[in-house]
Amino acid sequence: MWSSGYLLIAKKCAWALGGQREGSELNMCIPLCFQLKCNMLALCVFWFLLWSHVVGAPKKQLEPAERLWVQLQKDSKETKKKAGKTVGNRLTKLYKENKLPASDVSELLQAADEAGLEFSNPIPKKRKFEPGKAPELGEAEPEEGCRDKNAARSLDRFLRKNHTWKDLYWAKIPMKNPKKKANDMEEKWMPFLLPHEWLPDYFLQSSPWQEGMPEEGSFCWPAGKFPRARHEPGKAALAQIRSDWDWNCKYFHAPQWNEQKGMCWLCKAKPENWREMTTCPAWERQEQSLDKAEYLHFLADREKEANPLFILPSASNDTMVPDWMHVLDEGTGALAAVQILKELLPLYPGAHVDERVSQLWEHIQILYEEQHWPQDKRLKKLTLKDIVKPKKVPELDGKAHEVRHLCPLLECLCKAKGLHEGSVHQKAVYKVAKYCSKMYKCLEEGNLLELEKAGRKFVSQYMALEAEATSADESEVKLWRSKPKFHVTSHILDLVSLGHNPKHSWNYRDETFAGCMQKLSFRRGGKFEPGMAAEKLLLRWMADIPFLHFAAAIQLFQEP
DNA sequence: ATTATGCATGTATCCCAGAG
DNA sequence: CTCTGGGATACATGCATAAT
Repeated sequence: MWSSGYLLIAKKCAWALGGQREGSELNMCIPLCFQLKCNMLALCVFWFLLWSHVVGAPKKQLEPAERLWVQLQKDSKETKKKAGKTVGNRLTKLYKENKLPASDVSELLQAADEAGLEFSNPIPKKRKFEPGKAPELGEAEPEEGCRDKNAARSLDRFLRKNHTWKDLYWAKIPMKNPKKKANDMEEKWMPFLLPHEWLPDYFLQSSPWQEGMPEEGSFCWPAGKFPRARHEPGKAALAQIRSDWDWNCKYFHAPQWNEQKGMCWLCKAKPENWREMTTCPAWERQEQSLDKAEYLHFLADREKEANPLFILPSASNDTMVPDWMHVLDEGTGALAAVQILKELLPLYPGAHVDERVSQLWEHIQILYEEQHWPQDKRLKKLTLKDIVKPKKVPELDGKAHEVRHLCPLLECLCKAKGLHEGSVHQKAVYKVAKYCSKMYKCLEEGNLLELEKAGRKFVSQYMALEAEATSADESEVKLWRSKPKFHVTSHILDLVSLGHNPKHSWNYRDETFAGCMQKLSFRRGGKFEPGMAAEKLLLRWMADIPFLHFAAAIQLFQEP
């Protein structure tokens, strides 16, 4: 009934696919080579004509510069070939990223092909329809019959063929159809990338996903039997669920930051006393911490149900580890950074605020240059809107990892403007910057001892500034106001003091991940089957990110 | 103002015939 | 036998327009 069933059979029979694959590639190669030769020939003829015209005419003496120009043009044949490949790859990538419908991509690829660009083209060469060209039927509808009705299929076949991953594994999964009112479950075929088949290789690769992955060493295969066949039922351990505070509220019914009965899932802090619970020594917080029974009671008190995962003996509220990115980079770190920048702003020359902002931005750029900061770690822009928001706490509008790499520069910025020998308030601001910078530097170096020290000072210094700002001027409460995330920062530092490196549980990937998957799974038509949608998404992703068979290669190298 | 409908466009999948 | 490409049909979705 479901065509996915047929796919399962086809996919299972890897031997049935092997033979034709080479043949089919050959099929694609032959017309390509033929065309390549034709193009080369045409180019040679063209250049011969040009050359004979310029050089063969003795009357006109060539200037050396012109000679050079002619030579450069000759070289550009290679350049053109390369450019053609780039264009072809880029166009195919547009399809892989699901940015254009298949028919548009097909049209573009064919146009590129006609323009003489050489690349491995997923669209067949011979064709009936001509994009953009009106058939002789009539001028009234020039687009009539111009589109390739099978473009989606051609590109789909291309996706299936052109990836280096193992074939997808299909299994029947009971699912609920949201469109049907009845609550009965249907079994649907769903595709999978089996973790044991690709994770070992994946963790041997470096660059593209490094930023989002746990630190090396924190991931390992649980002891036990490694699956030998695709279908062997394996045992797995759920090691980590990644979430932000919002998720914790939604799925684990963690309290929100302003709940009267308690605003922290790790201890008994309440809105009226969380400030004391933040600056106090670690052992005091420890005394007030919630154990699992107390947390379950706390849930019942707030008339919430415990997540079924809490049945597991090891799952409890203290396994919900707060992560560095959400708490520091997108919370306290960014907050401190932007307020320090705001304090610095009046110290820059310039008649107008905008001018001073651009001066400050220049200064940051210089620091980036001095320290040879990689481009992708730098803040992309800094405008007045980022720093000053009328009647609002300013917010730094940057990516989390940009904030992470801006914070270590704060001390330099403050020192350059002489905050460390200014007024009492300025000195206090300098201290926040100093400890913030130090904290981030220690984090990068993995120096946990110093990280905890600097972190504690950062938190207490910030809170002290808040107290000062509140007592000094009622209207200025907006600045240096602390947020409940400082409390969570303290909890992170408690974990650091116990030897937990924040890098092991941080969570840089999930912010962009959901958006990426949404874009990849956008569908433009066709019969809807959950398995089909999932397969399309996986295929696009697999074609876009090449799979490198490191583990197999290493084994081959070691065995003989 | 909201909802139903037609139309255009796009995808999924089947069938078929030809090539190797 | 499998792959390939043409064609047909069913299904999805967005948009403009008509109906309520």
